[in-house]
Amino acid sequence: MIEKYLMKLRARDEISHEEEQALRDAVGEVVHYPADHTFIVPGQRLNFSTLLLEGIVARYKDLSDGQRQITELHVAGDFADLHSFTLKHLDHSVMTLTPTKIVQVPHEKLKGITERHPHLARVLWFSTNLDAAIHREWEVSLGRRNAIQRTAHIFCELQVRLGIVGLASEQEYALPITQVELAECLGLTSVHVNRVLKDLRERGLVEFRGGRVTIADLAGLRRLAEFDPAYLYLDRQSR
Amino acid sequence: MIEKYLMKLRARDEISHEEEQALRDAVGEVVHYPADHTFIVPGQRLNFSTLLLEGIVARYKDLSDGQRQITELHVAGDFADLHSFTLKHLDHSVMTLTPTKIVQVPHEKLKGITERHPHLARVLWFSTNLDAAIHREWEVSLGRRNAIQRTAHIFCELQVRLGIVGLASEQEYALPITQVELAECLGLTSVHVNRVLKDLRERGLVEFRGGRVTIADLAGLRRLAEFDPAYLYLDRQSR
DNA sequence: CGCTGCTTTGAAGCCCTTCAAACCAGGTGG
DNA sequence: CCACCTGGTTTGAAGGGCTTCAAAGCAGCG
Repeated sequence: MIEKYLMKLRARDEISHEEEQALRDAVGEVVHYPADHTFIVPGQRLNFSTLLLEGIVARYKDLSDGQRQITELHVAGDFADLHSFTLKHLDHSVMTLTPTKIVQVPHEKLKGITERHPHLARVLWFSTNLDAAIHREWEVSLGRRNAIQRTAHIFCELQVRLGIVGLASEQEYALPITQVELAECLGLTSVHVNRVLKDLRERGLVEFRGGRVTIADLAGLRRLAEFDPAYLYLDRQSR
Repeated sequence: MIEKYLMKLRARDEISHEEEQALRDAVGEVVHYPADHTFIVPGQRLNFSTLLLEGIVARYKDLSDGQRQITELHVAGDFADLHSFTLKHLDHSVMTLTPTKIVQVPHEKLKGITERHPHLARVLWFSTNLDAAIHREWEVSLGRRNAIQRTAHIFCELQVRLGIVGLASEQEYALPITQVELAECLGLTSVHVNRVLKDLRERGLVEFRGGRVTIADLAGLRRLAEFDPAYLYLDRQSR
């Protein structure tokens, strides 16, 4: 059930059988959410965190004029809101972009892990710091990269992140979100994203169509985006 | 010595005397850095974290064409790189913007805290999650706010953050950084930042001059920026 | 007193937005 | 079975916010 999460952790550190068992003991039962379902709103008191088994989830913030910024995308094997364990309530919303399968992990259980499994606690801490690293890279994209680089960059990031959990090859992966949602990640209008996608397609780099990303030239795409996966911390370390 | 850090923590949770002592035991001796000094570069193996006692520090990423994006500013009482404890090396650089006084906290000591002081460990974990919340708010600024709102927003944020450690009033605070550095935070050119600052001054909201921020109309500034300090998690909670 | 780093201002141009409308595929109901 | 609706995609035209390029102004300092 939490296999993908373990894949993700084990790409970065060694997880003992005892720790694995502690994690398995921590998860509740499987819950299904439909697409376009906001399941966490800002300020809501939270006493569990949400581990994604299947589907795509977005963290986002709304502005008063109806604009929206997605601050991170989550895929299978990610905690969508592990940070709520220490924050207690969130400063942003969390919604599904596709039909989604999750398990809830009570904060009581996480607290127990911090008391009895300090190494595992550090690994969980690490995974929230990894989210922050992704935030930083998105800040760079939003602040300094132009539209086409920004778009290329997110396709590169998701190729790696989905690859870790076996959901992407070097040629393609499923990304069943709309151009509007992509625009909300990229700080662009959906109109412009549409034009950029056309450009990327005509350059023979990548195609985004029918909820799939088809990569014609991964090296070229990475070169255009100046993509360096270092911020995803794929090196195995003892945390 | 670590008074400002304790102020910051105690604005968010209760810290026992024993925990305070554990923190005091963890810090090394005081080190002084000059301004414009990069003291952490990406990939560098780190075995201590840096707690800021005085000065302004920036986390930033460089792009190949010489552009730079600052992803977060740090002030007295902040850890500039507590996340390096679990990450082991960083995906970004860290530099001083002003002359700076710091103490180093060995990761060995932090590890001991995770083993012997689980609550304090959760508080430290919280403070890295707070950094991530700041990253998210900057993503919103960079992605969706226009130049004047973005600029107003950062002035509001720093007023609150410096206020927590007693370094800002509602009317003013020291911010001895250049317009170029401000532009690197805001994802703008320094030329445009200069024009925006003029606009803010002429609107009677805020003045940035000689390394000081003078706030003429805090309410108006916050209204313009649509500033909501919820993302700074100033509510006291048991973590 | 001239250098240096930073700020300020002007003019021109471009990247992306805004506004508007057409297109297209899939699902529903008459 | 087709007409209709709906959500999403695509394209065009015009405009604006910010950048780029260039140069002058200004304060602090050796």
